[in-house]
Amino acid sequence: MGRGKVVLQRLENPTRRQVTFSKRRNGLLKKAFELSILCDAEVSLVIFSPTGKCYQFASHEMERTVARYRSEVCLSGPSDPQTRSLEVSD
Amino acid sequence: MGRGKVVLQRLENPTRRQVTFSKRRNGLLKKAFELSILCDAEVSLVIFSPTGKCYQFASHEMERTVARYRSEVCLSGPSDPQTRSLEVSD
DNA sequence: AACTATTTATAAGA
DNA sequence: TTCTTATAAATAGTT
Repeated sequence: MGRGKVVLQRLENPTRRQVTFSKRRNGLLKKAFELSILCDAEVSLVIFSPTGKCYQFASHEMERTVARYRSEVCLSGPSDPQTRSLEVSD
Repeated sequence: MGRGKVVLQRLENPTRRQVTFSKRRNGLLKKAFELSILCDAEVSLVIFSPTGKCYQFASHEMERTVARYRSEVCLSGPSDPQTRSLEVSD
């Protein structure tokens, strides 16, 4: 989504990393919000920047979602090849 | 991002909601993963589908991130008008 | 922080 | 539900 393809590796240039973090962080928070509304899902997202600043979105109370997470076996996302084969459709 | 603009409200059609959940859930997990790699960020994401199925991504150990979250004052995302004015660039 | 060229995500449809 | 396609949305590089 931009003028060049994204290579999935740490951005070494501090300025670029910072700018990219700011843009993508906002995009991620927005999409988490949209998913919760559109699909009536319970979503909890916490992000710490490399400099330690914290951002979060929680469709429900964060502690509730985290507690629920602890009590269940969760599936990992498509980024995790280890569990990809275990995924079930939902 | 598709053949029609998205109206931000709960999708009432069960089939559409389910399909959208599946697609967007994967997209969100992917982007959370990318943010953690590209920007060296600590990200924790938990998603529960309306039917109760759990999905998660954590760049670091989930409990560690959650504990860190508890100990800090976090900023909310752009979706939260209440705290938008408090946002600082990072 | 704004601006566009492009890539990427995804809404519909098959 | 998995694949395809048209289009909306996100965002990389630039100013």
